[in-house]
Amino acid sequence: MPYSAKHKTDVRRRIVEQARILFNRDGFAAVSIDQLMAGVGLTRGGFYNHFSNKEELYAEAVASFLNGRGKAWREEAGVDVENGGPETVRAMIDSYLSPEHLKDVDGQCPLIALPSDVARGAPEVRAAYGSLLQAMSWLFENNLPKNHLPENSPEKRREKALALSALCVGGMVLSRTLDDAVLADEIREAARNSALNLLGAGD
Amino acid sequence: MPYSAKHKTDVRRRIVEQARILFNRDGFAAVSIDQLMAGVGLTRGGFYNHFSNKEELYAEAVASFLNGRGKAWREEAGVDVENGGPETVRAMIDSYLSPEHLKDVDGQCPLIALPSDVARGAPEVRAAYGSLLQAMSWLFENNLPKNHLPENSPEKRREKALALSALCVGGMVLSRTLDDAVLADEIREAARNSALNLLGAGD
DNA sequence: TGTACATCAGTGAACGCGCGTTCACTGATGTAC
DNA sequence: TGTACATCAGTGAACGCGCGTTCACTGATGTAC
Repeated sequence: MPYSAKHKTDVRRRIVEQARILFNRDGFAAVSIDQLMAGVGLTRGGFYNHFSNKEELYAEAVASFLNGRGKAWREEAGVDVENGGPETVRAMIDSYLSPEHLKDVDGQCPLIALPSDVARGAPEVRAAYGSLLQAMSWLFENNLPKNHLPENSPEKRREKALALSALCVGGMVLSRTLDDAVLADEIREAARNSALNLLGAGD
Repeated sequence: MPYSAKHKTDVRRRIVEQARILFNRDGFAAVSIDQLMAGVGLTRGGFYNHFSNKEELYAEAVASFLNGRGKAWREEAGVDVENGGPETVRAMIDSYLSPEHLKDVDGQCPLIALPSDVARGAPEVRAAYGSLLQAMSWLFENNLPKNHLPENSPEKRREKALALSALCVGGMVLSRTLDDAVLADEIREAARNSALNLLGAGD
């Protein structure tokens, strides 16, 4: 068998990685197969040895964030996914709504870069986007303070987790879209402070 | 002078109106000049009697929301823009994060429908998007409770106004992108409750 | 009131372009002997 | 160890398509007389 199985897997992974970066930067439609494959050091025709069409890659690129770039990013930020408690949530918010994340266009969370793109995409991409959001929300929900105060009931924790997700993504989406860098940073910071306050409210 | 000045103004307005609807529905790139002009009852070539290119229309369509569809919508919702006080903010949040707004794809606020589209658009569109956001945030800021409690200082009011904007837009953006209608509605409702709580916190 | 005219909004064929995808071909690689 | 071979990842020209934009033309309309 020519070319090891590993070779094919590796190339496929590099295509997905490059796609995640380019889609984050320019959106799905604006990235051409030519440009994508050139970024991997290959030519256009080879793409179809790995994917049956561009939409299939889109779903995979979005899904790849959680255990790829996103994982590395959580580790840097000291976000302990399992059983971390409120400090984990705090670290997550702090780092998601950080100036560094705002600057990192290529490496950012796809929830921020692609919502309107995805909303009009194929069901597969939408499913991938949904899974990413659920993972984020689950991380919040599972690590919020658990005690017998009424504001920490399971229902309230879930509501808080979803609101925190909306605040994290919404703050970054608006911040990214604005031309005015000062206002952009003000929004990011306001969202961060409010999210941290909301988190602290149930201690 | 053939055709009254009013005729031209009217046609232009109809194009902008149709564009706002179609961009909300399908995004900027996916709407063709053909489709747009057909929606107004005209043919493609005529477009360039009114606009010099498609990007110019984009900026105008986004900007048109504030005093067009958005104004009608604020009036229905009982949002008094000037000097309304906290009740105005409450009405705004309640209506922005309502199931009706979520269902109204065509008439929705462009801040929700187009963030990733706009972020990669021409400076003119980005400026229009920024103005819309500033108008929203200003409405919040100007009508939040004013008293001498430290949590109602001008700085805190501004921060709260920006966070409320992020929560409103973020909640709707995520809700719109999700396939799972139950989860979508849960997020919308969580964002609404949290925004209303945040508003009430300084009474 | 009626008519000739000038204007310019609207028409639709045509152009150029870039894209996603296909396909016949090439050549690098692992295997069999 | 060396060599012939089979496989299939990679190549790049070509295709078909839809788009934004242009442009020579048409015809509806307000005005001048």
